[in-house]
Amino acid sequence: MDTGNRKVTDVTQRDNLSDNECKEHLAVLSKGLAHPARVEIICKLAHTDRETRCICSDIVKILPLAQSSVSQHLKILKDTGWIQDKIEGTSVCYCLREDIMEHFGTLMKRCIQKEENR
Amino acid sequence: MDTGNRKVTDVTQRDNLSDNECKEHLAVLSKGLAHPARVEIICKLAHTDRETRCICSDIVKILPLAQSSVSQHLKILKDTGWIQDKIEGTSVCYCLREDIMEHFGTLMKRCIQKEENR
DNA sequence: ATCGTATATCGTCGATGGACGATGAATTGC
DNA sequence: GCAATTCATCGTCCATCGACGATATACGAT
Repeated sequence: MDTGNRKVTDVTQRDNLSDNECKEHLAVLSKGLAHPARVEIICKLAHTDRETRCICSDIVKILPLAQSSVSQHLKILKDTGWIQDKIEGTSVCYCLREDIMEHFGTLMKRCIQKEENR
Repeated sequence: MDTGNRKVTDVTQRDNLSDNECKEHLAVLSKGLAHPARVEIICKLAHTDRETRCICSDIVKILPLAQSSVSQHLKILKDTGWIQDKIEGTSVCYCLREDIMEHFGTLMKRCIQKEENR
């Protein structure tokens, strides 16, 4: 049982994961969502299309947290594979990783979906 | 932002949640899944139909953890709304809460589903 | 009553999470 | 060059997690 803090950015959305990799990865993605502030951030990004820039300071505005705290949450979301960033001048533009929602759903299904016929 | 450790057992699967309640609840459920051992437990329970008893010691067997540690993980899963238990003689029988998977999916959709038309 | 089995809880310990303010680093504009 | 802006990182502090062994509790069997 790997309890460590592995970064899975390099694994996210890769196909052909073993059952154990799926479970580990699902745990990591869940950890990313395991704080209301991070849910809020993901929600915000999900409702921002890619043409509309969503920069860090926009996110700071909608959360009752210090800028450094928000930056930490963004780092966790990046490390757990939820988001990616792009530097634009003096700002950093965040967005959801492509297909991450579908990927999460797939992992849920593969790991946990009920199988009535057992 | 409520950072506390609220138990949501009483809220799980209730309808008519506000947006904020949804986000909080999604965070709590995600926290429940945020450990490989707990994903493993949920997986096991998902693959056990309700007629087949799944008692605590069955779960202890499939995890490389001490009995007390497993018991703690089960408590977390219960507190976060994933599972319920039933005492049967000297054993405790665990199973997924009814429709919890669908509930989780619904929360994900309500909180996070991409809306391309914004 | 006593014993054995199954499970939860307690106490401890080290690691991690999450908050903040302060500081550092990169870029823009003057 | 210098100031302002934007963001990340550092250091600190306290709370929580996650592991374990030890112990408590509840029950069934003898």
